[in-house]
Amino acid sequence: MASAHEQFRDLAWKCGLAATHQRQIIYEAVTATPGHHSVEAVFAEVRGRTPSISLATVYKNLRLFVEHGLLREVSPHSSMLLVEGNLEPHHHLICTRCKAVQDLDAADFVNFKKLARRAPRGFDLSRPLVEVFGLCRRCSAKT
Amino acid sequence: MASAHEQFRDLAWKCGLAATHQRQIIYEAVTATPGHHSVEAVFAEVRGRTPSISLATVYKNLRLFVEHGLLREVSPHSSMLLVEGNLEPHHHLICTRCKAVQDLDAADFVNFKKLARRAPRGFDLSRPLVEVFGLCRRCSAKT
DNA sequence: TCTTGGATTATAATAATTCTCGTTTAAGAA
DNA sequence: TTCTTAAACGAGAATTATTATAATCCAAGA
Repeated sequence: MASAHEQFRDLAWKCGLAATHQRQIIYEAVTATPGHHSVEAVFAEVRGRTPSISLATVYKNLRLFVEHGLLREVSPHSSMLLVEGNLEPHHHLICTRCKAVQDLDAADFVNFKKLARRAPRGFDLSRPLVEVFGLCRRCSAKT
Repeated sequence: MASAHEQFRDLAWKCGLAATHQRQIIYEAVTATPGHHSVEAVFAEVRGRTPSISLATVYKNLRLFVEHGLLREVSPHSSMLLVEGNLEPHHHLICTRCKAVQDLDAADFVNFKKLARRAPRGFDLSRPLVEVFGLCRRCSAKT
């Protein structure tokens, strides 16, 4: 069984990335525990092991790992405030790359009964908003 | 038939908000055209009618309108970068208020065939990510 | 070992958003 | 209508998250 260290070196090699010590511990900080990790949290954890590490390094490598598919980004949407006046129940289709948003008026692709069963008790889904992420044609063409 | 002006005064009154000129034109800038509006776009439009208006006023009132349900926010998620190491296909349940994220491991509430039919041609849904927004128990209790 | 291009660091810069506070205004009361 | 007052506005400063820059540093192949 390969060590975590060796596993990462292997992954990095497959992506053509140098397997530096910093990347190693950033990757491990995210994958060691399940759930969702903020940059601050990763930075705090990583600094415990390598106090000289820079926040910019954490940012850069998290983005790099996401680009190469080693990590996933939670909610890969535009970081700016967007509003809409359409209050009719409808949903959104968002391009992960260019962040363009399109409306999906028919919600028949979501089974809200099943969804409600999956949600934890007390979670209010009375006015649900569903957003689906993918790559728009233009961005998937570029690759 | 009430004018747009009167309609807004009525809406504002129902929410207990003062119907100021600035609010009027901000609201109209968003609702006059369908689709998704950035703060910059709203500001630019609104400044054409009332050059003295402040960007802070636009921000403040857009947030206010969203809080009161007069407008919807597109992607009401945490504005900070979050990553996860779990690469297994799974989805997210996000609290609109506190931005907490939970995993939804079973995707059986989404009919991907129907979804693909709804999406525009060429939109790449080969690795779909679905995020569902609502209010977690704690936040819906506070109201 | 040596070389070299990519990686890291500290710091500066940027961009989006929010806060502060003095001024103005909406809207109910007189 | 005028008065009163809490709320709203405007200008610019402040804050926060993130990215760019430029000088070292190091991983990895020759």
